[in-house]
Amino acid sequence: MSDRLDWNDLRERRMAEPGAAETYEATRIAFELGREVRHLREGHGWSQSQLARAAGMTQSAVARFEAGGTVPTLPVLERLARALDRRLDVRFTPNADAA
Amino acid sequence: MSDRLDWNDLRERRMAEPGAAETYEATRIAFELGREVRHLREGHGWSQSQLARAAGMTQSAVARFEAGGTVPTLPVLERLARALDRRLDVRFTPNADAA
DNA sequence: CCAACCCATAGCATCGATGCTATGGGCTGA
DNA sequence: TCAGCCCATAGCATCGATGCTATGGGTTGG
Repeated sequence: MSDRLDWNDLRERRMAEPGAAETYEATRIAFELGREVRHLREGHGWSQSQLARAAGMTQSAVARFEAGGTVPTLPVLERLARALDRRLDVRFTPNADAA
Repeated sequence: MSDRLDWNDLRERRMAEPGAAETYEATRIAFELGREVRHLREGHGWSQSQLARAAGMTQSAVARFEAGGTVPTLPVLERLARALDRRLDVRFTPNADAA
């Protein structure tokens, strides 16, 4: 697996920035969402292009998102969810204080 | 309650745009998140200014968000969650097809 | 070998969210 | 009445996500 994506660098750098605890979290969430979408997409047996079309975006956008290249916005997540026949769920859950 | 906020117009207009089914959803989510934050904030007995400080933003940003004036980004949601001692939870849930 | 598909990236334009400052109106208590 | 707090909004600068097009390398099947 190519570990040499620029976005990996970008992400790591972003997560290492001082006082970026929250951005860190958001970046991590983005990363995991990307993985999940990729998983779902492959589950559907779709290519990035196909998902892109279904979600009203381009293949490059899908690739960027799956790679965790950017922190996605809610509208984009919503469109992806629809395309993948899911429901986007965003909520504030009680903090289990799992420190 | 003042029903005459500009953002209410904005939001309604946004939700009425053609082919904006997804944006509609995102806008709705934003609206509900805003309400929830307001609820949580009041639960803490905080003013918008106090929450703003705790979340590293300004009172105007909090007001805008609570009013559903914009669709928030994940980093912002993350910061608010932290300030309110919650965990931000974003996921793709199976579609119950609750149509 | 070549065509055809896959995915990863780059570069750039644009749109929209956020940060900021500044008001303004409402309410309350001195 | 006025100071002091609340919240709602406006206006503007900036940053970052998205949309788009174009490659480029990898793989596979003809």
